[in-house]
Amino acid sequence: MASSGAPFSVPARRDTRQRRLVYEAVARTDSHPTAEWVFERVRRSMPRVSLGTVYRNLQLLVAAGRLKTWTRGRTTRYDADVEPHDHFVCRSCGLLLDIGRASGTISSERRLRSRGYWIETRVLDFIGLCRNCRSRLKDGR
Amino acid sequence: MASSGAPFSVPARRDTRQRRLVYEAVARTDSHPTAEWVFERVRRSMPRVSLGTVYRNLQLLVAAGRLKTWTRGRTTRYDADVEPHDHFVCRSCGLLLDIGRASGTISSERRLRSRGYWIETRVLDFIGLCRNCRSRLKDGR
DNA sequence: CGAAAATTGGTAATAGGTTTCATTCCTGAT
DNA sequence: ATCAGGAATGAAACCTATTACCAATTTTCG
Repeated sequence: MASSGAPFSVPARRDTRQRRLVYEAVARTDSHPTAEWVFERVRRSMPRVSLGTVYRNLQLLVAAGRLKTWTRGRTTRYDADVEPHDHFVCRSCGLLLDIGRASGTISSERRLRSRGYWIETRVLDFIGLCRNCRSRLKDGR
Repeated sequence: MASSGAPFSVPARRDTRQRRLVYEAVARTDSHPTAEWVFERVRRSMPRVSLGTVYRNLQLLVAAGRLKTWTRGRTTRYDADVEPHDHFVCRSCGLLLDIGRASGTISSERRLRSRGYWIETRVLDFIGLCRNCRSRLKDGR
């Protein structure tokens, strides 16, 4: 699994305030924010920061193994928890909940491996309704 | 399971040549094509078709339950197999392989349910290298 | 057939993200 | 502490995938 040790090809990393703020914005929430959200958050302590800088740093932090992305449809969200884990997604409010990666191998994984496929990671998302949305939608909306 | 029977909110569907061609383009391949690919394909038998029409029809066919989308990063791909199934994705060549949905429940699913979450579907993708890319990359590229 | 409504092609507009470039900022060596 | 050189930044232009708009065509159905 890609660690944070910088490989050769990666350009030297400098320690800038905007980079630190971008990382912290993601790390200090469990909401798996979007780039836009991070931008607004960083702006609070650094009003002249540019959106491009936020995107560049998110990208760099992902390449450095300090952040992970999660993407569905047109939205990309960022996560400072880089350990492998699965998700529950509420299709109504967009809640993205981390769930531990419990059992080891899924049967189909074993089958793929035996057929010669090399598996590096998996993405497992459960999609449905969170408790709030479930009860909210049960009544008259 | 969402069938092709049109619900109330969906506007009446007419049977147009372009709609048929869009569906067939997706149904006659197992490559999970992109909208652009479908456009090029439909164009062969209908050179004046517009990209917008292709997008609209893909959207309509998805809403009607006749197609499914699969999305990762910035690419959306379409699939005429609407039964639930999982995928293997080659991170090198982009191969998207259908794999049957084998065993029933994954342990974390049971746990989520018991905590009050309502699960409607799941997305399970294994990501790695297909046989070709694996052996190709093993040598000197 | 003929009218009403869905659909289309062509094109403009968006959303989300990336690139460019002149300027500013870090860092490691002095 | 200073300084040179490469990174990183802000601002704005640019891209790509997708959607919206609208006048002109098709379908459908009585």
